[in-house]
Parts: sequence; C-alpha cells; structure tokens
Amino acid sequence: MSRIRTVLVDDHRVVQTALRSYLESFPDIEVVGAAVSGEEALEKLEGWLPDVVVMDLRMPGGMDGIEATRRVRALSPHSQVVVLTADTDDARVVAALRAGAIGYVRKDSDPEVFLTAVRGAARGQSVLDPAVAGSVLQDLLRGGPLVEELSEREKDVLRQLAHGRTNREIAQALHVSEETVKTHVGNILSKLQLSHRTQAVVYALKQGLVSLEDIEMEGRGG
Amino acid sequence: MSRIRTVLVDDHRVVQTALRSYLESFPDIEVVGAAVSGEEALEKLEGWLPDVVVMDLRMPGGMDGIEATRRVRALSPHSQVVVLTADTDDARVVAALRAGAIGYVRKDSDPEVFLTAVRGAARGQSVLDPAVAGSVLQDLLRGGPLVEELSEREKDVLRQLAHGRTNREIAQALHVSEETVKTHVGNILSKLQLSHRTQAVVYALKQGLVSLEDIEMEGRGG
DNA sequence: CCGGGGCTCCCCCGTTCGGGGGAAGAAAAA
DNA sequence: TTTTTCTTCCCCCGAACGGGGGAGCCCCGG
Repeated sequence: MSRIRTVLVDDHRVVQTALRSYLESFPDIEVVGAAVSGEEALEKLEGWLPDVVVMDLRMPGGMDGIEATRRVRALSPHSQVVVLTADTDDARVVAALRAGAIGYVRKDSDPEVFLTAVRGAARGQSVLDPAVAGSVLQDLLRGGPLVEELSEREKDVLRQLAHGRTNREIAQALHVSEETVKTHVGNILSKLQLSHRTQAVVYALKQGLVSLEDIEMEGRGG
Repeated sequence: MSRIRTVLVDDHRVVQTALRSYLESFPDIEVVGAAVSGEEALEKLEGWLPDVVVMDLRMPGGMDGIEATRRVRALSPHSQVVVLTADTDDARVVAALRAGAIGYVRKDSDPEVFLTAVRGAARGQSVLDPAVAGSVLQDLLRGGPLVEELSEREKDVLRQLAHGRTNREIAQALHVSEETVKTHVGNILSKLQLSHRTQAVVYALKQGLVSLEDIEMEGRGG
C-alpha cells in the first residue's frame, strides 16, 4: 500500500516545518507539499495530488481556511481536508465542515488524535476531535453561521464597525449617507440577532470576517 | 560540546510534538522536556535544567507566557527564554521581552530564524525576529502598553465591555450603579485615548485582556 | 410581467453613550 | 501626618445609537 500523500497549509512556517518533520517520522505518511496560504495551496494542488490536506483555519490574506477548504474540495474531490487549528470557536469549525472538511483536530489535542484524523481522512473516514464534537454537532443542528446571510454591503459595514468607527465615519469611508449606514447596521443587528454594535464586532472577529491583526487602532497616540 | 538542552512550553500539543520532532532532527539540539502550561513548566524546570525554554505566549489557565517567562528567569537564570508565538501584536512581545525573554520568533517566520534564535539563546545572544524587531523597538521607546495603567476595577469593566454589554448590564454584573460604570468607562476611554467602547473592545482583545474564545455571544438565538 | 432582494435615502422617537462637573469614603503612598 | 489613588455615586447635556415606518432604484428569477 502506498503512503498517504499529505499537504500542509499553514501560514506559520515554523509550525508547518515542524509538522512536516513529525508526520514524515511515520513510514505510512508522506508530505508532498506545503503552502502558507490558501491561494498558494490551490495553485499547486493539481501538481501535488494529495490524499489529505491539513488545513489551518486562521490565515492572513484574502482567503481563509474555510474558503480554501471549499475550493480544494471543488478542485480536487479526491483530496480530503483535515482542519488543524488553534480555534476553539465552534462557529468556524462548523463552517469548515460545511465547506467540505472531513476531519477536525484542535492544535491542543493529543498528537495521536491528529494522526488518527490524517489516516482516517485518507480512507474517507471522518475524525472529529472529541473535545468539541458534541457542541459542534449541536451547532450544525441549530443552523449555520449567520454571517453568510449578510449581504456584501453589510459585511463592508460590519468590517467598518470592527474598527470602532461611528456611523458617520463609516458613511464617509463607504461614500454613502449616514442614514444608509444606519439602515445597514440595523439590518446587521437584526440578521445576527444582536442588539449592540459592540456585539457585532465580537461576532465579526469570531467569524473571522476581520482579523484582530488587521485592525489598526485609531484615535490614540501611537 | 554538549547538546543544547531545550524545553518546549506550548499548550498546543500537536504543535509541541511536531516541534520536538523538528528540533531533534538537528544533532546539536536535545529536547529534555515539554509542558502545556506555565505552571507545569515551572514545576519541572529544576529537574530539566534547560539551556533554552521555547515559550508560547498565548496559553490558557491562570498564567500566560509572559508571567511564565518572568518566573522561569527568576527560578533558573541560566535558562534563556525564546518566545515563539503566533502573536503579531507588538504590545505582548514587548511585555515578554521586559519579562526577561532573550529571543522572539513568530510562528510564521522562516524556520531558520527559529533555529538561529534557539542556538543564539543557548549562547546568551538575543535573536529578535527581524519582521517585527523594528516596530517592537519603537514600542519599547514610546512606553509600555496602556492597559497596565488601568486599575483592576477598570479592567473588570473592560472585560464586560468586550462581551458587548451595556452600562446597565455591566452595573448589574458587577453589583454597582450604572453611574459608577459610566465613570469607569469614561476613565478607560480616557486612559486608552479612545473615543468609543467598540474601540475599547478591540483594544482589550489585542492586549489579550480577554480572549475571543472566552466570549459567549449573548442576545442571539443559540 | 411582476415579485423579491439589495442598496440608497428620509422621517420620527426613545434609549444609550460620552464628557463635563462634583463629592465622599477607604486605602495606599509620600 | 498629608496626599494621592481607587472606588463609588450623583447631576446635566449633547451626540450617537437602535427601531419603526416609508420610498425610489436596480437587477435577477420566476
């Protein structure tokens, strides 16, 4: 039986290299490629022909791990995606599974779980980290992430909200009237079933719509 | 010359195991121990007698990597601490260096940088990730993180803010009047030189005062 | 063709925020 | 000791916010 062709997608190159070293210490696993972004992974995917793609959810740049998972599955249905992430947030895990991931392992899990997930994925078996499988399934049952219900414009406004801007500032940034922004904010809160913009910001961050690192603090010296 | 005695402190056990595999592939490095928390590392430190402690900043539990670094240095001055973290936020890096770390490497750096930092630390040399060394130095010059200027009570309020609560809700949670909360919020914004509570929330998250994972979304159907 | 959704803008209204001021007690620092 | 800081609470006021309504425009799908 041939070795499991594995690809690593993680923007943390130190971690990526370490994972490669770890996985290759097992004779049944072969690391045939690695990428630091979803874009890079997709470019090279057809050249690698992997059985398993180990995907980090949290990545900088335009494409996050969820979107990357979706496209990997579309481009190469044979390749199974195992999500390996530090994320403890159920919402994003659920989104990843919806996007076509077959396995999910947290970085703080026992390494044996990770190995099992990779080997399982190669056989088409789903291995979910037991630490969160329960709550994730609950999430799946009770409906998907509400962000996806947001229109593009509403996501724009939500991103602006996450920068701590007022309606007026958002109006200027997006070149619309303050009234329009009010409408969007109202619709966002309504769709997300929240009541304050502060909650919307936390929600945006949890969903990965914006990254904390992307936010330059305004209005302070420094 | 004997091998560099190294200890890994990272709550991500998958990553920790992978790093061990990676480091041990080099003949001059020996991994003599590993811990998933600052507490565990300190307990076993004197048994390990490491030359280098590789420390992740972001860890759950009572002690974070910064406090752990401080105590490692106090308990075993021979052991040099290299911070290895996904954190892209300067503030916490500066805090870690203040706490006595000699090296700092981001997880998305070139693995070579990490190796250099470990080997340098063993010789007492400081290796700072060039990707951020500049901005970190600026931070050091312009003074420490503003959070430290906040009183305990103000941090309590800031944590509440991060949950998207209104002044009234915070008042109930902390068992004080709404007026008191208003005072605290005002002082927080003033001290942090911000103008909206939403910005304060982002600030709290960036500083690690609260973790995104700690925040249970309220006010939505779930 | 007509309906629905998205984007834009406007009105009104009550609530929440943020900033200004002051004040009292307790605890810690000078 | 005096002084400062922290914590608590109160006042007033203007600005910002959230919810409700309506309206016109465009585009896509039935």
